[in-house]
Order: sequence, then C-alpha cells, then structure tokens
Amino acid sequence: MQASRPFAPLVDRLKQAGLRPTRQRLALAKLLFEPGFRHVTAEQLHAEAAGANMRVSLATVYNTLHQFTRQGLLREVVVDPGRSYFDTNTGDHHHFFFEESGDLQDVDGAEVQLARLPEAPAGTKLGRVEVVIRLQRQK
Amino acid sequence: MQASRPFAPLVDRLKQAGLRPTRQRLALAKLLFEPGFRHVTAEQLHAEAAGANMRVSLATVYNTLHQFTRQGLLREVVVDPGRSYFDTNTGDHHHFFFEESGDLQDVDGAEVQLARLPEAPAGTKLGRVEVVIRLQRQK
DNA sequence: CATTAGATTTGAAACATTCTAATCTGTTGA
DNA sequence: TCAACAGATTAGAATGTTTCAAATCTAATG
Repeated sequence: MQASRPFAPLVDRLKQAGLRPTRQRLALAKLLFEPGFRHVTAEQLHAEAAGANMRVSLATVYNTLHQFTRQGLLREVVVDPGRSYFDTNTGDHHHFFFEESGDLQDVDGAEVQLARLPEAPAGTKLGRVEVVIRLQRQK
Repeated sequence: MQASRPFAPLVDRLKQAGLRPTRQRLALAKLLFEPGFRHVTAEQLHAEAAGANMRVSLATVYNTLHQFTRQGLLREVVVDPGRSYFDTNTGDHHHFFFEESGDLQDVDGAEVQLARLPEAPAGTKLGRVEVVIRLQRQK
C-alpha cells in the first residue's frame, strides 16, 4: 500500500518524469504542487524553501524549474521583462496579467475561444498558443 | 512647405508625442520607423546606430525605447525570458514566435479571431489582449 | 542670446540567470 | 550490503540585460 506513504505521490510523479527523486527535488515539488495551482519565480521559490528550512541552492532551484518544465510538470510563462514565472497548471488555460502588481491569474481554456488562427508558416509546426489578457486598474 | 524637408515627418511625429526632437531621438526614430515594421532589442538598435556612425549611448537607447513605448510609438513584446523586443507596428496584430531562432513575425489582427473572452475582474479594466503563436521547426 | 528644463552620457550598480568545477548522493548490479 | 558511477547539488564566479546617478550638454523659450 504505497499510497499511504506521505511522499509517495510526489516520488512517483518525479519517477514518471524520468527524474531521480532527490531530497531537493522532492522538497521543491512539495512547495510547488501541494498547495494547488501557483505561479512562482525562481527567487520566490528559493526564499520559500529557505523559510521552510529546506537547504536548496538557487542554482538547484533554477535547474529544477527547468527540468520540471522540460518534463511537462511546469509551464514557463513570460509576461514580465526580466523575470520568468513558472506555472504549476499545465492544462489548457491562459492568463490575466495585472500590470500594476505583476500578478498572474489563470483563465480557464474554455473561457477563451480562438475562432480563427493563421496557419503555421512552411517548415514549422504549431506549438502552444498563448493568450495574455493585460489588465489595468480601474479608475 | 515643411513637408519637403527630409526630417520633417519624424520631427513632427516626435513633437506630436510630446518629445523634444533631439539629435539622438531623431537618429533612433530614423532607424526604427523608416525601414517599415520591425522588431528590435535595445542591444540591436544600439549596434545599428553605432554602425551608422550615430553616437548614442546604450542608456539613451533604453530611455528612448521606453519613452517611445509610453507615447504609443512602439509596443513592447515580451516572449523571450531576459530580453525585450520593441515592435514598430502598434496596430492591431499578434505574433508568431519561432522558438528555435527567437525571431518574431507579425500576424495581422484579422487572422486571429477571439470569439469569447472572460470579463475583466472587478476593479480592473481590459488592456491589450496578446496572442503569441509559438512555432517549432517541422521535422 | 541667456536661461533652464529636459536630455544625454559614462560608468557603476542591480538583477536575473547561467556556468564551472568540486563535492555529494541515488541507483545499480555484484 | 556495498562499491562504483552517473547524475545531482553546491558555492561562487561569470554573463547579459537593464537601470541608476551625477555631471554635462542642448533644444526651446522669451
């Protein structure tokens, strides 16, 4: 009955992604995936880990975020020049971006309908289509 | 008959935007707006200016790009972590992003139809809606 | 043409991110 | 169980982009 061990789901998730479940990766996975969907920067996650008495270097945080992204456990969101956000929601969705605060919020994929899209130019194939809805504070 | 003077259109454009038509701003405006629509980074524009024997510091390039953006002469496009592109096309359009090369290409606004969009959350109002179509090399 | 608000410049600083080389640790198979 | 090794982690240096600060310059005005 593996499912009753506290870390088993995360361990399995890492193994399925082809990543060794090391102490650091497990700690970061815990911070990332247990609280529900989140958007974090590397620096934020590093600070959180430090706050929770997990010793993880910033370089490892970067490595881990990129590995997780490459394996489809995270999605990188680029909306803010000079800072990358990583999104734990890898499903079909888009984003509200609050320009004032720099915050991101998920928008369910069903709430955005793309009725028409151009074809991919010759020699390329369509990847992800990202919709960012920028918001300003109402005045 | 001002319109016959070579720099008059650019001078007017800057003045209308409330910006003093200084030597540097005119030189950069010339590089940006005369060849048609373009996507440039600060570093690229600085190199171009240097190549054309225009003495402009990198700080001024950054200042100018941001001022032009604030005044609606340019549009900032964020697709690449750690680098900002500035687009001289400020009309209704979206972008192809070639992940392999990092190149951007305009997609006319009419080629993308957003049939459904969520409402802006309370206290905010809709800004720009950006659609980025990521492309991978066909294999 | 003198004044001055605004623009420009250089160089340093601030940031985020990546790299490097040394050390450590899960995993594997004996 | 444990030795061996591929892979992971680390600190700190390095890189690249962007911003800042203070001194100098210049376009616009009267």
